[in-house]
Amino acid sequence: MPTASQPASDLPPEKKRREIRSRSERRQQLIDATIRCIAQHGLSATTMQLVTREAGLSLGIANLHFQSKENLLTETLRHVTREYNEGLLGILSNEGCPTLAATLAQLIDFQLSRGVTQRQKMAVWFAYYGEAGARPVYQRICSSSDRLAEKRIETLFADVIVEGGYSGRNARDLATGYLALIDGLWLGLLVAPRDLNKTRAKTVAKAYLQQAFPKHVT
Amino acid sequence: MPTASQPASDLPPEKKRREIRSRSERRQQLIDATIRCIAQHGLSATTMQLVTREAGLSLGIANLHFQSKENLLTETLRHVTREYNEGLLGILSNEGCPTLAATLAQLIDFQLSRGVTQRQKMAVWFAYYGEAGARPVYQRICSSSDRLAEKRIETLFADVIVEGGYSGRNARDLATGYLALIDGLWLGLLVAPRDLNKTRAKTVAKAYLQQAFPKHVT
DNA sequence: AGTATGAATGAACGAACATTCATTAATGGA
DNA sequence: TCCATTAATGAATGTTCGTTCATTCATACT
Repeated sequence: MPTASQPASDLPPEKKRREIRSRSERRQQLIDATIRCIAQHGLSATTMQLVTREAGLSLGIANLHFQSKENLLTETLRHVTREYNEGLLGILSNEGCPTLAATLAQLIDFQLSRGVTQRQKMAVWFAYYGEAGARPVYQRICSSSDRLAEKRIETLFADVIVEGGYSGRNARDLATGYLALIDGLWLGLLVAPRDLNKTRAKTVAKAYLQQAFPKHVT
Repeated sequence: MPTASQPASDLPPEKKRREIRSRSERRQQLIDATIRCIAQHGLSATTMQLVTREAGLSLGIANLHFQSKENLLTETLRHVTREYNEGLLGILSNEGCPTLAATLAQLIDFQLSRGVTQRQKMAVWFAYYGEAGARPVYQRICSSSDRLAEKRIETLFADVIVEGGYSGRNARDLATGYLALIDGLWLGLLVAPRDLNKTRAKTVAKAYLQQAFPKHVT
């Protein structure tokens, strides 16, 4: 399949038609292209040339809307992080979820189901995590919203513990463990897709919650 | 502590004394420097200049011993991977471990205890994981030894299940979950060291094993 | 229709990069 | 002691990158 930007014919330079769009539209377009580039080529091979070509735009446009590459990268991470966390918090605010058990099921489903899109997002996450040790900016973007999600899940687990009358369980440790487990499973899906697929990852995650809350997970 | 390569005084060019070492010695020296650079500056900011300066050597030496930067990077990943897996397999071969319970305890200790050194290694792991989606070479280096370790842990868990007479447990899923949990905890230690320290990580990991094998973990 | 506005373009630029290789000097054998 | 060998050096090279900005042109307003 040829790349969209490559003209099928060869010789004619074929002047590109210039299209004018709003600022927010272009920003989104560039962020989406950045995500695809990082997923496909890795963070270190993601150049402005590659991103703008992927977006079907010219080289200068990224600096017009994002000032610098650094800024485009942080905004991309911010976007992916926000999108994920909004989805997560949507579930954890348990509207439309009659029971705690249903919320738990939805949680796993959300974190381990979505299709190809989510795989691209995973690649982005870990690309930035890899640099996070050296770049405090990336740490801050991730950890601020992560902390909120962890608190919410801790609250959910605490509710489940009360409802189920489970003893000897620590909601905070279980929440930390659950989120670490999900991160680890994502990593497995990304690095060793041959050994771990989404179905099995879901089974493993379910087993964790079932050990912790046997009455709430089937 | 000043870097070895930085002369304390300023003006005199101070010709560097040339020291000749064996090939393996130089290779190790360069790999160690690469690890420190990746941990401190990230993979994308790790240049040959930086690595060779960190090693206290000249610019050309890396290409003499590793042919290319690419090769130095893969050899570095291979080294870290091998070192970790040898330590892990040493424990899993359960020599000097009288009981299965003791082996489990040693396992957690090994994976979550070591000091600063291990933190540098963690940074290296995740730096490469971040690029693994785009670089099959990295995937292969990691996953081949990972698979072996997972098999061994599965066997250990199976033994524990038999010994404890635990029912309704799947050794394979528990092994996958345990390793994912450890990966996730490492990620947490790296990205959010404020929220997660080694002591708590160990508590969380222990809680996982305790849920699974209550008689074997205290 | 004519004009003003600023979004979009891409050639050009300098900085930074990996890699090369002529040169230097340490080592071990004659 | 002298020489052959080869590890080590670092200035030089060619390439690639992010960024700039003069120019072009789609759009909205008069």
